[in-house]
Amino acid sequence: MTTAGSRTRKGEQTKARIVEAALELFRESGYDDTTMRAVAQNAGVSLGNAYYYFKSKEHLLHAYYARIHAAHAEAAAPALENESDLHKRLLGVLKTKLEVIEPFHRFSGLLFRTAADPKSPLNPFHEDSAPARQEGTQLFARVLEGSRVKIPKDIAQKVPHLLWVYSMGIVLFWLHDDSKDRARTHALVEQSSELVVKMIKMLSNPLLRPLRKSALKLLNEIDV
Amino acid sequence: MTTAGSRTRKGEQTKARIVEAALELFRESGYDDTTMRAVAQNAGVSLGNAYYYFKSKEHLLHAYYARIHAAHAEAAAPALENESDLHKRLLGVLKTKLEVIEPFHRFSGLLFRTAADPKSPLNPFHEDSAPARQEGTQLFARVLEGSRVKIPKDIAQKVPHLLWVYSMGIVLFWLHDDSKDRARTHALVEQSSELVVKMIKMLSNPLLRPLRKSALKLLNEIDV
DNA sequence: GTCTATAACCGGATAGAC
DNA sequence: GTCTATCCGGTTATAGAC
Repeated sequence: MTTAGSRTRKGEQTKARIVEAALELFRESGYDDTTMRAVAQNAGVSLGNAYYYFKSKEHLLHAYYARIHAAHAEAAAPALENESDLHKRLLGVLKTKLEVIEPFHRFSGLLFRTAADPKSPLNPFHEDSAPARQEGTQLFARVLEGSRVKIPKDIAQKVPHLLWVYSMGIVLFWLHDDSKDRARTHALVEQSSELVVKMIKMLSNPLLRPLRKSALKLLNEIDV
Repeated sequence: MTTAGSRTRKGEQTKARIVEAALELFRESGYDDTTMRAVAQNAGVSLGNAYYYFKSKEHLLHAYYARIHAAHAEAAAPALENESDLHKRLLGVLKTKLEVIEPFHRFSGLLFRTAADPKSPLNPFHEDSAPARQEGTQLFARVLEGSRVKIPKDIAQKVPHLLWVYSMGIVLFWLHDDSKDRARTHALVEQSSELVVKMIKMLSNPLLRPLRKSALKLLNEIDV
């Protein structure tokens, strides 16, 4: 037990060293220009050893993802405390997201290029990304819970995940945004969040019931 | 002149041979499993020679892309003749799209990898794709025109482009869809198109005016 | 069973001779 | 325009150490 424990601990340390080395190199030179050999050397391990801990180079990017998410979760927390207005809550979360990811924009081409590849483990819809997806969804569940907006029962369960997908759309837009100070994305966030909140509040309106039912049927059929 | 002409002709022939070889191999084994060496051999040229004509493996895909585009424009036309129901028109266009792209599903990894890269000319939102984007938008403008649905003036101009973006979303979903016979995407198309048509028809409803105005403001601010 | 290293493979891409 | 030879880096096979 002690042996197994220390061994495991040692393994974790090695793994951590590799991640650190990778992140540093990514930050310095971007993804493409960072070789696995350099990562291994920087971490003081052999190339094969790096592959023992990480199935592929892309898997190292998950560490990156995880950091961004952790940083975001932390940065977003204040925006969720002592605030019950749904729009402000949502806006707070989205704005902090933009703040957190901004430093990575210059590498976005390299970093996120594969993110849309269905086979890439970086893809947020990929199986390997399930934890990240779930955490993101939970964050938006919190956004909703803290507000006092009522959502029809039939669709309530779907909304957090839909909000997460919406936020992924924002990020996609951001990737393409080269406007000064990312002005277009900020406009998108402000305007679209308002729109989204309006829609959520309308969800209970009887007039929209057929629309809601259609949407629900859609979501169920495509298994989202 | 004759010499230069024949030289050019020879070059074009070689280039064409390489493209044909590539497309055949892509069709057989998919993009990833097709090596440049195999393409070169299949075309009866050396590896280096293949690279003389195509800067990279990805560049070979442009040929493919062009084919898909032309095929859809042609295939969609019949669906728009003698039909005035908006839902049926929209559904027809989307279904033919799925039919046309189906054989290429195995390429999806690469297609989207490049298509999502903000810097890739294959990206549908990229500057270089303006013609394709415009054609797509026009196609959906025709879808609307041929129906007798009335759309509020303020937003009428935006709707065709929004429908095109919507269709890009469908394609994105399709890329990730590994269900049998692409059942999930077909469900998505059928359900979402119904939903979209419902929304379009509701656009004139006074209740939704504030929502419409918000949406309009959003579209103007992000310059879509 | 956990960990680490070395050597090799493979395929995209390039250099330079002809 | 075409080739051969080579580079380069992601990935894998495998042997052995703890």
